[in-house]
Amino acid sequence: MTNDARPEAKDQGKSEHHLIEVRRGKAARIRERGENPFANDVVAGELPLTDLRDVRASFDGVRGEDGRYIAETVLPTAFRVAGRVLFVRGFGGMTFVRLRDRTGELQAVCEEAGLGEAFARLEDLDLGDIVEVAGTAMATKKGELSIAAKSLRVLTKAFRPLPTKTSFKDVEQRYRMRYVDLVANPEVSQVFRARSQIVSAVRRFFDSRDFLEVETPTMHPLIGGAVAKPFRTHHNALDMELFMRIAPELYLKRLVVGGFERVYELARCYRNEGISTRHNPEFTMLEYYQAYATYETLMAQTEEMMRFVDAELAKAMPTEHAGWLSSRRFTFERFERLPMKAALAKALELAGLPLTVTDLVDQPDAPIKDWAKTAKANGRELDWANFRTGMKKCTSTGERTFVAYEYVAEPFLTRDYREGDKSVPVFITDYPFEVSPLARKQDADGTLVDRFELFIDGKEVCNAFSELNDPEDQASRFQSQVDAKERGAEETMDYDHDYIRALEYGMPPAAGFGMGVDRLVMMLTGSPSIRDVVLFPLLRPE
RNA sequence: GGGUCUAUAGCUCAGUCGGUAGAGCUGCGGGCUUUUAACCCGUAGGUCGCGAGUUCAAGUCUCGCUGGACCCA
Repeated sequence: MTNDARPEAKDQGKSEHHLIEVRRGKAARIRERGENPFANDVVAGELPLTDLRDVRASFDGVRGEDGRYIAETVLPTAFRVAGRVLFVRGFGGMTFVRLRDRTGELQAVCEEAGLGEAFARLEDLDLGDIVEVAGTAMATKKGELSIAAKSLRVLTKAFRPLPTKTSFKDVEQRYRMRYVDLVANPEVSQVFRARSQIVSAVRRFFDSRDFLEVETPTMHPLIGGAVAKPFRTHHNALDMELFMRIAPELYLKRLVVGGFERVYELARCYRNEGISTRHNPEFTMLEYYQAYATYETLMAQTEEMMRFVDAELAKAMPTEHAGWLSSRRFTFERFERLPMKAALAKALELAGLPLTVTDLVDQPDAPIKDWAKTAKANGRELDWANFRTGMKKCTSTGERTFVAYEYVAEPFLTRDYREGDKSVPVFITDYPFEVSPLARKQDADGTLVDRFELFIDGKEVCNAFSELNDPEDQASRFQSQVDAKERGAEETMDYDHDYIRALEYGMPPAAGFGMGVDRLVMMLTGSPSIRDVVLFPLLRPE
């Protein structure tokens, strides 16, 4: 081995390591001067620390039409600011240092005249360092508001270089190191600010309607509230198997029994299923329950909520919202409502297919090729193979209607229901009872339940129904879930005896609602993947 | 689980017909007293995801594996 002879050259061969070593060396030099490269004494200064946004705001009055500042009108007011260094641009005897804090950006102008000996120490400054600058306001010849630095020191030395100019694009790296993503890609931090605004607006909407926000268990002894595969865990002291919640539904309805007639929860849920652009193993669901309401009450309320949340987002982030709005392919101006059977019939008609498709598609002699040809001629390509497989698994007419709707109608909702060049959100109503084990049957037609799902831009965002509060009906629905499990069904709910007991005490007539918060954020911010709206999505270990 | 694409410097990317590795940014050294992706000169930085195969010769062609992205289930 010859590398022992030239250890330094070997070190330099590892480029990233080299970059880090250079920065560690600068930190050491800062220490040698008696300063701390990880200082935490900014609060001690005589001048208070000012947010960069507020420095700018102080000079709003003298800003020109073009956004520039005129040197003579910017009074040399003293400020102390802090932030991350976005660039250091040396220009002979002066150096420009651009800072960013959570409120905005501002540059410091450094000259030997202002900084004295400290000017030479700028060589220890790197992109990404957190610094404190004290000085006086000024405007450059190009009209940029700046701080003429009288002092500048490193508060936090960044050992690793941040990506610059060329952005940080590797998708996996961005999710893995979100802290870098948030600094390097400003539009990413805008989406997460929007998420916060959206959640806050949702809370205001329900708080103002006299709903009570609650927190219910995320570790459940039984699988319930939805049809999904759960994560399993174990409680040692009780030696008890537990499931991470797949939905908060059954606990929230227990609270309705207890007299909390209007409750909601922003509930983190966990489902042990695949990962895709629309699925993360943990996600946030809004569920709310309202006594003395029906699914029709909730449909109207959903329209109001969507418009309210979007308007609040526009108020909070007008610039960003305008951008998102302009590329939106859907509108909230009008919502369509239509029963599932009608949606299916219309979709069949538009595809030029007979109504009998629903009955015959999984028969051995079904003329699939002809149907496929006809549908394609009408501009509709159906996933016939999966349609047939799905149908074969069905054990009731209700399930068949649902599967047919899923393959024939749902993929085309954005195309079939439009207002100008935008798609219209569609409420699909009147679901078969077989696919809705917790919903109330319709008084007029017991094969259907009072339920809707809302599709925005073709994606399912909400699911709601008038709640089943008849304990005997509920018991038989639980029983059929248990029977299905015995027949080999993979995803079923457990029989929840305590929930039946709760219903036996009497739950007022009520309606309940669930919404994927992550999906709503995707809609409103035009984000194509759920991983763009979840700060730390689940990834394979490094 | 199926399909398509993809992996080259710390970052963003070139690399033609198979001929032995390139640019910009970052870093380092120097110049420049109002920059805005500053600019100019110099310099450093690579096991071309991993493993086989074909070939005189593979970043490039073939096969397998692994990771990732997107679409479908």
